Amino acid sequence: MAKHEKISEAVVRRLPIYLRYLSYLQQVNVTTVSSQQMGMNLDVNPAQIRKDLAAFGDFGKKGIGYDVNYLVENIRQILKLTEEVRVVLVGAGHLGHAISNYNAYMKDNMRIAAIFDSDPQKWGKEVAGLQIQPMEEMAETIQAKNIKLAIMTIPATAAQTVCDQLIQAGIKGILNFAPTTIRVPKDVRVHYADVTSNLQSLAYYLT
Amino acid sequence: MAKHEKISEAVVRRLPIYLRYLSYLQQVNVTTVSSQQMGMNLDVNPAQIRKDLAAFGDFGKKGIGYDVNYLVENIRQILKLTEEVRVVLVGAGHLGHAISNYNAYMKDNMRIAAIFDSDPQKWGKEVAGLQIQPMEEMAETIQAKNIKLAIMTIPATAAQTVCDQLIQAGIKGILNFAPTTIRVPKDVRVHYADVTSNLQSLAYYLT
DNA sequence: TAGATTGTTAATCGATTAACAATC
DNA sequence: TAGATTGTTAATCGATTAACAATC
Repeated sequence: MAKHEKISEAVVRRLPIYLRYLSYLQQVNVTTVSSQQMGMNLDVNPAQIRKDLAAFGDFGKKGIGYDVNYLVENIRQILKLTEEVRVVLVGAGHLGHAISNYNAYMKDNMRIAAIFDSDPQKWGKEVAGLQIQPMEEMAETIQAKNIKLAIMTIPATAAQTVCDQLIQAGIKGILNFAPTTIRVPKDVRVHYADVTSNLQSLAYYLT
Repeated sequence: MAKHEKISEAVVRRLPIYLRYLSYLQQVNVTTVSSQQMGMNLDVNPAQIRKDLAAFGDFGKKGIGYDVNYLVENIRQILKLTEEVRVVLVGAGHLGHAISNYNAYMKDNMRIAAIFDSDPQKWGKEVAGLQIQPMEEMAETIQAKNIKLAIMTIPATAAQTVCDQLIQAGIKGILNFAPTTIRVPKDVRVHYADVTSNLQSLAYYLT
């Protein structure tokens, strides 16, 4: 595969969407799909889909389309989901609980492998089969379990400090639900998932 | 204001980020800010910030910068947050609860004004001061309370049906947490907030 | 005045889409 | 073979950044 073009962030954001639809097709026993059919269902231009996929290899057959199983396998590989991806969650509040219990990740080879909170009252309590641990154990656990991804569901005031600790411990990607921008080194990626900002930009389009 | 250029989605996504930082500056009694200082703190190019803001009006003073209060007021207006924006939430599961209780919206003039769920067991139960209502009452409530925005925290299987009902009832913007693409008319906006897709695209960047 | 910073233009960069030869 | 659909090139479109005159 790998044609070593540079892959844009926009492409990487679409790959999971493709994967999701293709997994659905597997479930309903569809074995072949065209870029046109995918485009229709995902609201993406078919040429876009072909270009996105072609950047990683020649997965399709001219005149036929794409083999669903083969494509699923390849996108999984591209997204590094072929072996279990462990994720740490920081902040066992309402949102943290909700995300921990929503274990739809599992089927995609992602798993929350540790949960931390600063509140002593919560330590030892079980969430989704894991005991909430004190922040003090964070670095050690992350290194011991070789965790590279983190989800932060903590207040904005704590975000930068916690983020610094996570990076110190070896985290390379953060999904940040805290309503604040965080500064990170170039080799660490942050995706923002703040609900308020997301809603506010929706409000712009009203009337 | 309004120089009737077409405003890109990227700009609209940044406005809430600007607003958040400016609100923070208000809290710490900073009255003036430059595009450079904002850029440093938000990781956005200062020219970008100036261009974004200039699209809506001349908010700054050459040689001085931007008056924080004045800018907050104007961005609020641009984002239509000057009067209360009511939001409906569909799906009172873990995630729905978490989002309802996380009422940081309030200070930004947004408020969850009704909550619906299909499970009869949940009807009448209180969440964040609201009683969970049956889906059957959705259209009526949305129209009665003149609600234009919706948050969907429901399973993927129900997403398209619920989304159709919401649009039928007059909803114009949807924040969709369900892990599926939904089809909507051109005048309705959807923002996607699925945790799994977001995490999966992060995984791509590992090693 | 000198220094700072905006608003805006022009240059660059990147992403999307259309079109079509290649080929199953 | 005829029809369908890919992979890819070229054209278009849009977004970001640099640079600087205007001016506080």
